[in-house]
Amino acid sequence: MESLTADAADGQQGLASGLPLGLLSLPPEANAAAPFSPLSLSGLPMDPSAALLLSGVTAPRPAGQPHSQSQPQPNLLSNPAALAAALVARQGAPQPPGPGPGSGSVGVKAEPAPAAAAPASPADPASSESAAAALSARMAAVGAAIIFEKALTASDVSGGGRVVVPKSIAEQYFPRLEQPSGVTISASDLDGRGYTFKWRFWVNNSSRMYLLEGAGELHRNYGLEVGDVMVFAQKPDGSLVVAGRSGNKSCLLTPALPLP
DNA sequence: AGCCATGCACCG
DNA sequence: CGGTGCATGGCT
Repeated sequence: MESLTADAADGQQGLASGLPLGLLSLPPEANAAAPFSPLSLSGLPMDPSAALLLSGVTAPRPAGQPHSQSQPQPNLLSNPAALAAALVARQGAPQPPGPGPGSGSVGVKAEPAPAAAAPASPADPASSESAAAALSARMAAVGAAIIFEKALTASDVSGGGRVVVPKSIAEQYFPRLEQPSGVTISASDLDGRGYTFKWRFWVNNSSRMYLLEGAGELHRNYGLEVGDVMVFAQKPDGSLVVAGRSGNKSCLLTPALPLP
C-alpha cells in the first residue's frame, strides 16, 4: 500500500489521502481587525472569530483572494454527512452519519491506548505499516480525517520543535495567515493530551515557507525521531488531532542498497 | 522555477 | 548560549 507520508523527496506533495477534506474556509481578509483562525480549535481561548465561524456562519466566497491558487474545496465541515461518507469510503469505518458526529462521545473502538512514551516498535517495516493502519483506523474511530503526514527531518527534530509544513498542504488545510507572526492553534492527540502550536510562516523568496512551532512536546510524547512520522488529522468539528508513529527508520539508518 | 531542508547571523 | 528569523543551496 502506498503510504500517505509527505516527504521532502516527494517534491510535489501528494494530497494526504485524496480526501476532499477542506478546513474551514477562511474569512474574507478584507479587514485586518480579526487576525485569523480558520481552524477551529477546541479548548483554547482563541480569537472569537473561530467561534463565529463555528456558529454556522457560512463561509463567504473568497472572492479576490491574494493567493493565486484556485480552490474548489467543498467545505465538509458544514457537511458532516459527506465527511462521514468520505471516511467510510476510505476505510470502511462504520461511522454512523447521525445528526452530529461531534456530539457527545463517539463510539470509539475500545483499544488499549498506546503508551505514548513507548513507541516500542523497533524498525520493522511491517510493523510500521500496521502501526500506520492502526493509527489511521483509530483516527477514523474518533471521526478524524487524516489531513497529511510528515516524515520528520533532522531539522524538524533538532530545530526545537519547528516542523516545516509543505506549502500546498499548509494553504489547503491550515488556517490562512496574514502575517508571518502567525497564530496560536491547539490540538489534541488520541490519548486526550492537549497541545499548543504556533502556526506561522517565513517569507522565502517571493513565496512562503510554512512552519509549525512547538511540536517538541509531541515529539517527546511519541518518542519521535528523524524518519518517524507526524500525523495531522481533523475532526468534523474542525478540531485538530495530532499523533505520531514510527516511520521506517531502518531505511534511513541502514542503507538498503550497497553503495557503489 | 519552485520548494524545502538546513546553515547561519542576529538578538535576548 | 539558546532561540528566532532569514538566506542559501540542493533537489525535484
